[in-house]
Amino acid sequence: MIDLKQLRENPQQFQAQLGLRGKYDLQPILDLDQQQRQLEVTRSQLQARSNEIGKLVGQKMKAGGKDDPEVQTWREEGNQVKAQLSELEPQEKEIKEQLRALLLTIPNLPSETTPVGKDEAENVEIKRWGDEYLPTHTEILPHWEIGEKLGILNFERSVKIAQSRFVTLIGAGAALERALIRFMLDRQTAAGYTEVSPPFLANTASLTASGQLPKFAEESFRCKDDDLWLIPTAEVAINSLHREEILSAEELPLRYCAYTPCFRREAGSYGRDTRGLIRLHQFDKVELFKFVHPDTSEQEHQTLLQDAEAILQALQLPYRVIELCTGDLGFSATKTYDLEVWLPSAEKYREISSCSNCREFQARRGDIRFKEAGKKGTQFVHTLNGSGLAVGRTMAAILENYQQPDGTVKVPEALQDYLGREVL
RNA sequence: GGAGAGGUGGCAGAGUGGUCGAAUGCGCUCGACUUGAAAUCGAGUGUGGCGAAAGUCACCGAGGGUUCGAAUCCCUCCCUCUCCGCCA
Repeated sequence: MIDLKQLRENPQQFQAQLGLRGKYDLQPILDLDQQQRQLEVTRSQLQARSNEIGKLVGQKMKAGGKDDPEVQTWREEGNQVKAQLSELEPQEKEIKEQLRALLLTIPNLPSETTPVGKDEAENVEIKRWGDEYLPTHTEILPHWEIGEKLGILNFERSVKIAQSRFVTLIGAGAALERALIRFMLDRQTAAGYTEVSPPFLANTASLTASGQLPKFAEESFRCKDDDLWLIPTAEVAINSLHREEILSAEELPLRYCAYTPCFRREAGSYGRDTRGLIRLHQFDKVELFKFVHPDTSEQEHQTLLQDAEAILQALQLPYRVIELCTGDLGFSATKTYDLEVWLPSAEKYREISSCSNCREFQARRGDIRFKEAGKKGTQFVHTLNGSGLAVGRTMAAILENYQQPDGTVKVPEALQDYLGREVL
């Protein structure tokens, strides 16, 4: 959530920065804010008088002046004040709710360093890695074909169990996934992240805090009877690990990694990536998440990116790093680097990790603050998240990049001990 | 699912209609004493809104009600804990 107080002070600047992302009108928010504050002044004056009357009556009663005519006068005034309040209070509440509802739909402001652009075509490539590991032969089957040939992926039968866009991993496929999860978690915990295994269902407040709700409700699976949603990413769960808490500055940064499945409805993506592991309703991911002091968040963003890259490097998978432009930024992010892995069958780089700094955006929505010893008041933490990595897409990349001319797939060296074999 | 108990400040725990944002203890901060520390003593110590400030308002799980006045009484909901049942 953007900072209402700052918006009030620099509306033009906010409007301009948001304009880099798309079309957003902040005027209704400013108007409601104005109204709300006017009502608040009047209301609190009335409440002050009401409190005063209460005290006066109390004093008189204690002094034994129960039947004092003054008491009767105060009671009448008290009733009048109450009548006025009962008109104002619902008005103010209504306006506050409208205001919050509007604020929740405004995305984060792009950072000062985010490249300006209108859509993904204007994202900026900042690095390529691993050209020497690009496959040299040209007869590479798409991962779903090789996977089905090897009997380790099954899409057809998954439709029986669930529907399309699900996969069942079989034999070495299932083992490969398990090996990847362990490998990633081992690496990330060694890099200083605390492993957590959170609930895979989260409530509305959690999805709202991370920015998933209210705008993207149609993207998540919902358990309607329970105010619970299947998490679309572990980010939702870990963000709420410290929701409504006041941390102490000394315990920052908090760095977490978590393996979870992720559930997405992929509404509106009909016809895109219909085959394979790229776009499923359920996929596994090892997520990195940090709660940090604002002073360190840029630096922590860089190291988060490196920690995600380290997995691709260890697996010797060619990738590139791009920085998203203002028009392609996710709702909660102020700055985002995507890692894209090479998929030879498509001759394309495909997103395998997205590393974002959300600054105070999620912390404000989730009321996650910290206190510095000796300093007055509290500040919002900065939150950062990134995949380290998406497991399904990593499997796809391995099945393609490690495919050999004889139709087998070599197991990346770093995984051989985890899997207990060298070839699939 | 059945029965019961309970939700108060960082924690523990009082408060059952009146000046209570809330006793007391612990913790924490500062100061005194001490060669240093412990112990002891003194002072301070929640969050948020509005306001330049003084200040003022709100918050005792959430929402509503009674009252001049609610942490305290009434209603609804949520959550936690204990026991029983069921179950991985």
